[in-house]
Amino acid sequence: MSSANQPVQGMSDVAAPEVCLWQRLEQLARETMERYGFEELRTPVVEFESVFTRSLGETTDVVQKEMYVFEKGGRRLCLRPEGTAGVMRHAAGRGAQETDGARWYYVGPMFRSERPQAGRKRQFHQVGVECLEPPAPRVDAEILALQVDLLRAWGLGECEVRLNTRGEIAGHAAVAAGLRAALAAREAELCDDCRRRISENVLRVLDCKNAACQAVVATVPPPTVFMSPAAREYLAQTAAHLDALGVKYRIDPRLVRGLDYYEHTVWEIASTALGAQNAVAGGGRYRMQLGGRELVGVGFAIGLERVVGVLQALGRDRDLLPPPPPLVWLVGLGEAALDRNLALMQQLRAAKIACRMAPGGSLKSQMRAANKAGAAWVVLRGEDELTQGVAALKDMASGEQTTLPLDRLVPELTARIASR
RNA sequence: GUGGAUAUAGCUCAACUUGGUAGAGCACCAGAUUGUGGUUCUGGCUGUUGCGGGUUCAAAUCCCGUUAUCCACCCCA
Repeated sequence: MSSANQPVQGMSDVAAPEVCLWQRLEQLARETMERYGFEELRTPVVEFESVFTRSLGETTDVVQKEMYVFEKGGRRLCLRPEGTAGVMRHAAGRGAQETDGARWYYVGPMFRSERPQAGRKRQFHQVGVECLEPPAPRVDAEILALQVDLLRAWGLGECEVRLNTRGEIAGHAAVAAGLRAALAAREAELCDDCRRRISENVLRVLDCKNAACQAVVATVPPPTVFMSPAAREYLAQTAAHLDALGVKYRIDPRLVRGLDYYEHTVWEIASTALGAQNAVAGGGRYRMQLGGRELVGVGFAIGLERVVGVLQALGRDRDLLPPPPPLVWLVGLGEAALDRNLALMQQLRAAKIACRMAPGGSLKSQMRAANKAGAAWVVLRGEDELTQGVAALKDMASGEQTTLPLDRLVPELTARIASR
């Protein structure tokens, strides 16, 4: 357990059997998102720092203190802290006619240099989508419906969807000013953090966990009051579409999404099965300037570590694990048999049969290895079998053993695998 | 970035308070009459006590530093 053998802080290896769960989650996600007309887009993990500073906002925590930034060849580069900006950078580079109406999804690692904690890693993994269709409540509702659909496909159980609007980006300053004015008179009642937030990030006062702050917030007008009628109407229409689709949600005027590029519809999905970091997924509509283009879209991201955490907390992770493919174990007695088994394995594999063997050892130890690996059948050959051109085939579950000619082995195993 | 807790065999943990040869269960390995796994029985292996320093005749144990993990804050998926 020396530190040289450990991964970097906040980053971890994923080994079997948990990695099988990850594969299954990704497979279900791809199937679901492709059913909604999304195509995969793979963007680099490394981007120019400016891709994020200009879209997420210079003052956001993610940009200010959580990015892995480094310099290479005089360029300021970074590991991507989220998925949307890189996808938009791709879109900006391809021109409007080609990317308008695009539906992309991504799966991959993101990096934020935060203090690790339950449900939070420095390298974490997200699946997300971005939809560049013209803005409409119908689109936002469809995207949120997809996200809920996906969480259901994973068997996540009850999750709470909180929905809100941030209004148009052009109106953000007016909302902030309105809230500041409303909170100024009550500043003395707020916690230290919130007094700081009033000037730095007013919206964050709304979702402070401090009870005293919540008491103040309850008496302050909700942010929607300071938005345009059109913004309120957009939210109402989106909600109506969600009702029609049977998607359950709760409008929460205090819901805040931190990144600057959000406008109009925003939402967050939480599970009660988790600890403090209970947000499993989030999403929203956004607008950003990149590469001389203005990009408008709607998307979501889901934290895979947290999905795994919920499934484990609910004891549902095993339900998603596919049964392992049946394995054949070859046992050989003596050097000659072991050599011949090495060649036989390649014949089995050519017939799409999964197989392994031990490099040597006693019959007992080879059988033990077969059992430990969970082999369904053992193919055993010693000197007798080699001279007679046969092999012993043992069913590990029942213990039954038969001897058959070598050329019958592949058909017999194929038939047994098919009938499992 | 801030605060609290923790670090002992491959795994889960004991021994620490009150310094005196580091232990259990599981796992692993080998046997139980000739070439057969799982259950059982018998035997065996396993550690620079995270790392570095200090105090002491003597440190897993007390002190300092460091690294990592866990939990929470901040923030976010």
